[in-house]
Amino acid sequence: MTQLHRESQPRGERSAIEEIERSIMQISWLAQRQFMQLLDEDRFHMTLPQFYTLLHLEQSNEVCKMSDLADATHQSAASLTGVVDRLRDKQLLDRIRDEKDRRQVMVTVTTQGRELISEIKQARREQMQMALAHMAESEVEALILLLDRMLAGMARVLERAENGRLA
Amino acid sequence: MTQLHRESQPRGERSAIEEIERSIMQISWLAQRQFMQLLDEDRFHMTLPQFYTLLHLEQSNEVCKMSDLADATHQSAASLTGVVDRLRDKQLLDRIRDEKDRRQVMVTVTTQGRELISEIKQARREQMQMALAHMAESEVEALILLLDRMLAGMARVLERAENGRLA
DNA sequence: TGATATACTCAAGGTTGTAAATTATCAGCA
DNA sequence: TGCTGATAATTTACAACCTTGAGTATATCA
Repeated sequence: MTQLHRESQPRGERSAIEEIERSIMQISWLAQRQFMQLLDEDRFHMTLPQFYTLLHLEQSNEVCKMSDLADATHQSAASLTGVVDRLRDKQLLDRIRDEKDRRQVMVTVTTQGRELISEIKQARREQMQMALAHMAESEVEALILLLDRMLAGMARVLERAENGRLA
Repeated sequence: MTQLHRESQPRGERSAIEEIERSIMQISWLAQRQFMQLLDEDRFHMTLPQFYTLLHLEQSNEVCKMSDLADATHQSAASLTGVVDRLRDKQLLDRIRDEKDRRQVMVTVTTQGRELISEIKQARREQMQMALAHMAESEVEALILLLDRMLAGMARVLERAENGRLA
């Protein structure tokens, strides 16, 4: 899957985009597979959507509406219901119906959930350290900044697509 | 081969590894969601595993054994059989039984498949261009190099994990 | 009060994932 | 030749997830 054939032409904007495109495709696929392997271990036994859902809850540090959680994790409300069900079965989060507006269901991470997230992050960090072990510290610093810049753009594209779909 | 010092970092509370970890997590998730949306459009109607499987075939430019294809795309042989079935139903690839070793099934992409991959790549490029539109060319150049460096490390981690599993 | 909108849940269908069992083929050897 | 074990691909069984569309409960507005 790692077949690079670079164009011999001087790199203009277009082929730079192509390089990024290729890198992102491979990174997404590899990162996903790598992380799935980790989450699938007996000590965690989670799926990707379950993890990202719980992660957002843990980061938001407060209770969270189902609809907000669906927006934040880019899942449909119907999908999220199933994900939350399974997380609740494992006692990693709690459902609370809002007393003011009883249509809404608030979700909050349990202590158990926080601990699991913390363990997974630690394991993930070790995996990442292995992947970055051959890079200089300055390179890693630069990478962080550039990734953040790219992330901002990607988030915009995604939002635009989802808003467009509703129109 | 600089070992990253987890303890002595001057960037607030977080270490460099933690920042990378957070960025990669978000990028993986966003990129995956973004790409899924694209592939799900009526004109493509593909899934992620289907795309990456077809992409590898198109890049390898030759016929490919099922087992090699499974290795390259990090899918199990059982999963791959189903994926290839669906791609064949759409006439994007062909199955050919090898005459020398009749146990083996060779897979090859059709002209139709090549055309679809090309269209998807074009659409993807447009998405990526929007995501990177706000970055300077020099930033994009730097990002390419650093992503490649990281990819190399990630591929190693993944291989090690999969080999370890077989042992 | 009744109409409409919002938020969530449920059910069905499709894809992917794993593990274990099966089929077909090959290769070595007496 | 016939036996045996290894290999390649598939099949089967089952679970998880996502999506769509329908349905339910609640809130808001006329």
